[in-house]
Formats: sequence, C-alpha cells, structure tokens
Amino acid sequence: MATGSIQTTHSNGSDDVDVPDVVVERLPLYVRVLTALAASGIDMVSSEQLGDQLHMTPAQIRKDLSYFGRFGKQGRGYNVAALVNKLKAILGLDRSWNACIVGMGRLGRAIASYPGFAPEGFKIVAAFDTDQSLIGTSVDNLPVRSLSHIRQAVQEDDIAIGIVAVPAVAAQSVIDALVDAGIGAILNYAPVTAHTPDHVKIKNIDPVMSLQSMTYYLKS
Amino acid sequence: MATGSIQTTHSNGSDDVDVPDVVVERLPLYVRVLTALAASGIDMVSSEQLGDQLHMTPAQIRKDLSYFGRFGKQGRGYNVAALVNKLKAILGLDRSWNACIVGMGRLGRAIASYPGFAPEGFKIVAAFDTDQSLIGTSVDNLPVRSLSHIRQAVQEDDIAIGIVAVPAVAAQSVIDALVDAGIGAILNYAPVTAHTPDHVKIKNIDPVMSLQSMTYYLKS
DNA sequence: GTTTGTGAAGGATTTCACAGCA
DNA sequence: TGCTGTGAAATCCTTCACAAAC
Repeated sequence: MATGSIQTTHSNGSDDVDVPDVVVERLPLYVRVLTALAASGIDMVSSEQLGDQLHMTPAQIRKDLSYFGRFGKQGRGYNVAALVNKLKAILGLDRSWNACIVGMGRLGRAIASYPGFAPEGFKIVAAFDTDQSLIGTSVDNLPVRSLSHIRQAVQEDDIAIGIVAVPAVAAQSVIDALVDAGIGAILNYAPVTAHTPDHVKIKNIDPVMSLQSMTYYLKS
Repeated sequence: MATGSIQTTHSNGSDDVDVPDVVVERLPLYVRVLTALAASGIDMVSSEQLGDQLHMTPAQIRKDLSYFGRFGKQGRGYNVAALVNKLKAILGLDRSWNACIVGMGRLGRAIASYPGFAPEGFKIVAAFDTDQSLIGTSVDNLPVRSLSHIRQAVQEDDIAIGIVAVPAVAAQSVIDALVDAGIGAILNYAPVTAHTPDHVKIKNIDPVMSLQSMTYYLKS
C-alpha cells in the first residue's frame, strides 16, 4: 500500500470481476519472470522486454495489466519490484494457503513429497484416503486420515485447496465431498472431466492428455 | 493424418491443415469419454449426450468433429466404436510412441514409475541425467544414462517425445539438446517458459502455476 | 527520444439456428 | 420423429496504432 498507490479509476473500489480467465491465467507467468528479473537486480522493464522473455506481444502484456490498473510509466516501463508485488496481491499470493491431498497412493505420496509448493506459499496440511491400510501411516510427517474426517479438517485447518489424486472412478465423489466440506479450489490429477459448482474452481493436471494432443502434430 | 483419407467439402480446394489447436486439444477428451461409453456397452451416442458428460455444448462437439469428417448419422447420433477409432487415428493414437525422460531426480523417478502412460501407448524407453551418481543406476528397470548419449538414443530407439524433469535453470539447455537430437514433442515439467522451433510442440505441466491462478478466485 | 494505456480493428472461437437426412 | 453438419451471428480474445506522458 505504501508507494504511490494508484487507485483504479474504474467504477468502485472492489476488484472488477469481468477479467477474462485467460488473463488471470497469464498473471502467474508475469509473476515468475518478474521475480527472476528482480533477483538479477533489474529494476525497470518494458513490455517489450517482458514479451521477449515470454514469447508474447508487448501489446498483450500491456492490455492484460490494464485490467487491474496503471502500473507503468511512459518512456520508462514498469518498476519490477512494485509490479511483482502488485500482481501477487491481485492473485492472492501475498499470503499462504492451506491445502489437503485426497488419495495417498503412489501419486498422492509423490505430490506430498514435492518440494515446489511450500516455497510458493502452498502448505499441505492434511492428507486423506479411504484405504484402512494407509490410514494412520505418515508421509513426510503428514499423517494420513480417514476421508470421513475431511469436513471437520477443512474447517478446523482453514483448508482452501483440495488436491485430488484418487483413481478416476472415485474422483467425482471425492470432489463432491471436498465441495461439501467447503473447499474453494481443486487441483485434480485424476483423468476425468469432473464437475463443480460455479463457486468452486477446478483445474486438471493430466499429462497423458497433453501427450495425446501433441501426437496429432507428430507426423511421421 | 496422412494424405487423402479425409475429404472436406469446403470451397477452398487446397488441402486444409488449419484445424485450430484448441480443437485438437479437445479430441483426447472425446476419446476418453467415448472409450468409457464403449466399455459400458453403449454403441450410439448423440452430441447432446456427449455434451452432458463433458459439460460442453452439443454444437461445439459437432463443430469440432466436422473439421475431420462426417462421422454421425442424422436422427441417430454417432457410432461409439467407429468414432473412437477414427479419433484415435486422427490423433495418432492407433500406434505406440516412445518417450524418454531427462532428469531423474525425485520428480523424474516419479514420472518414470507412473503407471498411466503405458496403457495409453506411451512407452518410456530411456532416461537421462547429468549427475554422475545417478548414471548407471536403474529406476523400474530403466537404466539412467548420461545426457551426452541423448542424440544417439533418440535416433536408435525412435524416440519422438521428451519429458523434461530437470531444475528450471537447466531446462532450456536440455530442451535445446532434445530439439537438436530430433525429438518431435516435449512435455515440460520444469517451471519455465521454454522455447522450441515451430516444428517441435511443447506442453507444460505446472501445478504451482495452476494453483497460483486459482487463488485469484479464492479471495474472500 | 521512449513507452504506456486503450479505443478500435482484426482474428479466432463459440453458439445459434435451420436445412437436410434417417 | 430426432439428430447431424454447417453457414451466419455472436462472443471472446489479440493486435494495431496513436495520443498522452515521461
């Protein structure tokens, strides 16, 4: 809030809700490259330089940013540190988020052990399964609990994100349970097209499907 | 698809390869749901029923399919078995593909052990790393080789797909090496925006970025 | 001089709506 | 009857181009 706070001149004070999803999905990209630039000591950057790094047009970057405010200065570009902070705040990355994993088979354990979440502020604070032989065991000091405790855990531990790593056939019912427990977002590793109500975001991680569309271009 | 087998009635006489990427990316979704329908003994399906399953409009499904031919029958819908076979052929999924993994740290080993690739026809036939302490070890009977052998291996083993699981800082140079070795497609797990020439497709798997865009919608 | 922010233009994708066929 | 395939319309997204600001 400190330096040169620029109020959006659009409408009211709260964030506009008509930002296209595609724009929101690019913001983490900007955060990442800006963070790298800041780490290498660069403090101003133009949309053209950002476009070179990200292989996109400067106009798109400027347009994207313009949905949220005016962050640049004509003739100079953007202040790297200020912009990265602003974007993190817009994305809600100026705080940490609690997540749980459902499904502690091979995949769930690999996700639980993945060291990339914590440095970005995503803390895995609970793990669930329905398999009695897994319940009570621990993975990286994270005890595996019965799925029947999920509602209580989500509320007690302020869990906003559910990570689904169960077999395809179980995924929709697990997702229903997460929604019912009051989760806000789901990262789904199960190879299914799952459905959530409008107020719950879901994103799928599906390497097989990614491969299956690339083979189209593998003319041989 | 090779030449000839699909004729479109478009006025433009030249062979049209202009199927939008976004359409190609939805085809694996259709293959998956059609495969499930076939397994449950259903042999005809309408675009409306498919739309219900996939949460998309029937018109979009019909439009997507129309890029490749006329597969349906008015009043009846689509023959499930015939359509899934046709789509698999279009995507190149009527054969198997060899892949290699570069980077056999924690993530690379998890990918190598993932049992979801082989049933879909993606065979991981080689693994590479630069770490001398890993080279010579095996993961699930897959020997880890020196990255310097990659060019030879890609050609000898007919490897079309490279899976990148190295740290961010090493990713672009590994990708350059894969391109140089003659790979056709890359599945990149490293959190970087990497660049490839136009003839090499690349797709990124980045769970952290997926989370970072969902938090935008979690602001309470 | 440089570069932003943004209306307008252009392009891509989705949806509509209905002719045509089983 | 029911449903596909597809031009046209509508919507969404990207790029252009330039006034304004530094």
